[in-house]
Amino acid sequence: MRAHNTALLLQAIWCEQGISRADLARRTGLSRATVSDIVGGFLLTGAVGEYEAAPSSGGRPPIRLRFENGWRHIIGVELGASHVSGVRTDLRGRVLASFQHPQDVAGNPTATLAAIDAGIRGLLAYDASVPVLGIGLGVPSPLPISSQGGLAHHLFPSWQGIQLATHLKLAHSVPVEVDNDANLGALAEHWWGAGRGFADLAYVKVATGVGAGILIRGRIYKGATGIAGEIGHTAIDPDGPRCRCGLSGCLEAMVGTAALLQRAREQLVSVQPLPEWARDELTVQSLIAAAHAGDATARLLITGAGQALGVAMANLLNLVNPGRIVLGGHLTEAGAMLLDPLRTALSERALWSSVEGSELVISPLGDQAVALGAATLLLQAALEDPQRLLPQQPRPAAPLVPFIHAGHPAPTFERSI
Amino acid sequence: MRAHNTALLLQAIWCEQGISRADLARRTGLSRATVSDIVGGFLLTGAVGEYEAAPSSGGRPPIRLRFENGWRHIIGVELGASHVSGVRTDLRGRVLASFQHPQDVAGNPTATLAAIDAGIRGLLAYDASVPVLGIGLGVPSPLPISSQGGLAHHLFPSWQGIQLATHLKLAHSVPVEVDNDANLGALAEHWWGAGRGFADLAYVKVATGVGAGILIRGRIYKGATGIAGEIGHTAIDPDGPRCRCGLSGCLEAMVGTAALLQRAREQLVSVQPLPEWARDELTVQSLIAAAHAGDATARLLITGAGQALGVAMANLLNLVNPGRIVLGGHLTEAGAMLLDPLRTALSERALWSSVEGSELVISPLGDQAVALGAATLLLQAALEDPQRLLPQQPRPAAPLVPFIHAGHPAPTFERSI
DNA sequence: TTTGTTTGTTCGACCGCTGAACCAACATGC
DNA sequence: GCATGTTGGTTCAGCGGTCGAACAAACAAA
Repeated sequence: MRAHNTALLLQAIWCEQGISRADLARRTGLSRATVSDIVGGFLLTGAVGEYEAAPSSGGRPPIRLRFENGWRHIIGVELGASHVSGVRTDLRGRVLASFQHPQDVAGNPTATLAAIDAGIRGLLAYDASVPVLGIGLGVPSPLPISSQGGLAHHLFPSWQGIQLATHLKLAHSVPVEVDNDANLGALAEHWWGAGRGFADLAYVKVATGVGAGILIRGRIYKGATGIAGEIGHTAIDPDGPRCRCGLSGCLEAMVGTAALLQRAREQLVSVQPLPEWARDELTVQSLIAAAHAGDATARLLITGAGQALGVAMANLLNLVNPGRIVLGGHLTEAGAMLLDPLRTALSERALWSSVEGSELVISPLGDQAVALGAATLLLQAALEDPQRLLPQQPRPAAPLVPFIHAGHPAPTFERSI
Repeated sequence: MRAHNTALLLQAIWCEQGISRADLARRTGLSRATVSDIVGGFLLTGAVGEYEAAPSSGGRPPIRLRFENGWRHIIGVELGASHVSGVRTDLRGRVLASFQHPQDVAGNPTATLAAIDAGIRGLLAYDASVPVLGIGLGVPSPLPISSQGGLAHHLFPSWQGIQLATHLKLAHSVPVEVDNDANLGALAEHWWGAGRGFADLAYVKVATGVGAGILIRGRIYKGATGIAGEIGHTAIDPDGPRCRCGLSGCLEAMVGTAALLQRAREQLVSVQPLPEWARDELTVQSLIAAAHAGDATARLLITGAGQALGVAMANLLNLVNPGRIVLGGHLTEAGAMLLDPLRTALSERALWSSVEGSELVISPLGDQAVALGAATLLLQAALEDPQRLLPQQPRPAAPLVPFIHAGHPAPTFERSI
């Protein structure tokens, strides 16, 4: 009960910067006495401070309480297909420091781990005076419950047996949380980006892999076995190219980075002379630049990708009905060239009431979304369980024994407290 | 706090028929004193009774507590496309009485309402000595939040302006809950059928309409605008027949009852002589019977439907990753003839890890699933908020004012208490 | 200066849970 | 039959936590 009210007040202070005790009491339904008591604890720890008084509305001026955003920091790390990056943020998702490092992730686990550790050490050293709440990590792989936190075998064969979370926890002595990159993108957009205010939302990341992160009631939804949101393997064209997952005509095999560049190369074979943009190594960025410059081949590839994405997202809209879909990944830099055919395909394939109730926007967080979401994982946990944030008193071990349904195999009740 | 513990104990007693106070204390983590106190209240109301003592395990024999399943009853009503039906159940989902009545629902709202009211009156009269908790109603229409509980205009134009819930509440003076039929099917399967033990599950109903009900963490998931689970409008064949929703090649336009029978008629035009089963009015049942009897045309239609369903369900698996998919509606009576091509399509179109982690089963509840789920809606509410179940003491009005995010547009926190 | 309003704190009261003690009802061993 | 041990349920004092009321603080308005 005390724990619950403590979390409630901390969240309220976090949300409403500069709220007074009296307003807190009104908003939470608690009495002013209780609010004063609990807030007093916050002031002692330093997590919350007192502003100057706000203007009076006819009586004693209220003392504005301030969540101390810089009281703790958080580290978020993104493991990409070809890079590792990381950020150090304050408790309001503001990036204070960051690193980015190209890296052959799938091929060289040892070097990758070294790069991550070096990056984290750098972020830790950035400001040793502020403790770090923990490290969040986003990985470009589904994380089935059965895999115990390891990367998927078929995508990262050489990573077999490596326990990322355990490694980071031991190496840096702070709490560590790991999740899928698209899930973290969704979380980041919900807290800091285009998803604010939408409890049910989806984030679709189009990069080397194509995946969706689904937020339901403001929380990452993982599904029964932990792999929900695998939009990348929606069947778009049964006669399409073979996908690395073993199926054919998957969305990822048509709009993923590798597939897109492969298609570009195939199309360019018959083009003579080879356009200038295609003489260097092909990248999604160069493809987009060429399309913006008017190159017909590049344009067609991107509008085609938009169409394919639209077909897959129509299913997402119909089935999950998110309040908003946020689109991330480098391909989104194509802008309207991608979005227009996408929206057309959407409106042709999804129920109008679903399309109407939803919005499709491009991620404002860009390529920091995943790392930011990784950090947010720890912020969310800390605000829901202030014990994580406030100075550690030894918690009484919860004596709760989980239900065992000996009799009627009963439905699931959510058990709070 | 007291309310929470009361609900916790009531749920535990409901789940574990015949549990003792001491076991309750161990299972819930509460003290035996508190358990005795709260259980005492249950005994006074009559919601819980005491069995004979159970065999001793060396000490004083425990008194087994029994949830009184027959203490209150619930009424669940299904509004179908061409019928209305209803059940009266006890608090363990056992059907005590039922009615079924053919009815042109879309065409004649007045007669339909009269039929529902008559059916409910019959169920109420079945046993006047046991109070009814309330009435649940399942409707064959999505219920967008914007529609305020009314049926969809484009499916039920003549129902415009009719407030079903309000009507039932006024007519029968009990609490009323309304939800989509597929959602209720999912709920029923979770509590009483093939979905027991699966917190994340989907129920797909193939009838006049085709819809999915999605349960997430044991609760009906409605999406941002209330229409999640619209699997019926997955695009299967862009060149396919036009659907009543305005799109083309929807699943519903290929495997819905009307579409299936229409296709049967088209195929039969070229068959001479007309097979015996096709001479009377076509129904899904007669089609299935013919297929089982070996008729090639009927067989092909059903396997085709299975394939189409498989394609759509592959998306469901990949995106939502339910622990189990339960299949309902009359078409399921085709059994393996439907399931085999469905499973084949699934394995060709869905990620293996998704298929592997999930099971596809046919609804054991059959055509009572929706009405049963409607009743379950009230049972679930009562077990989560025992105030609904126990004799009504005037509840103190909750003084909680909802958060208004005046400052930072913050993420959503779930607020319990 | 007076009056009224709003904020924040203090304090007694009360609600609800807990642990320990106690009684009740059995099994076991002699 | 009796003593002992064990387990179940109840009673009761104690305590953590919240609340309402009273009060002081700090302002605006008249």
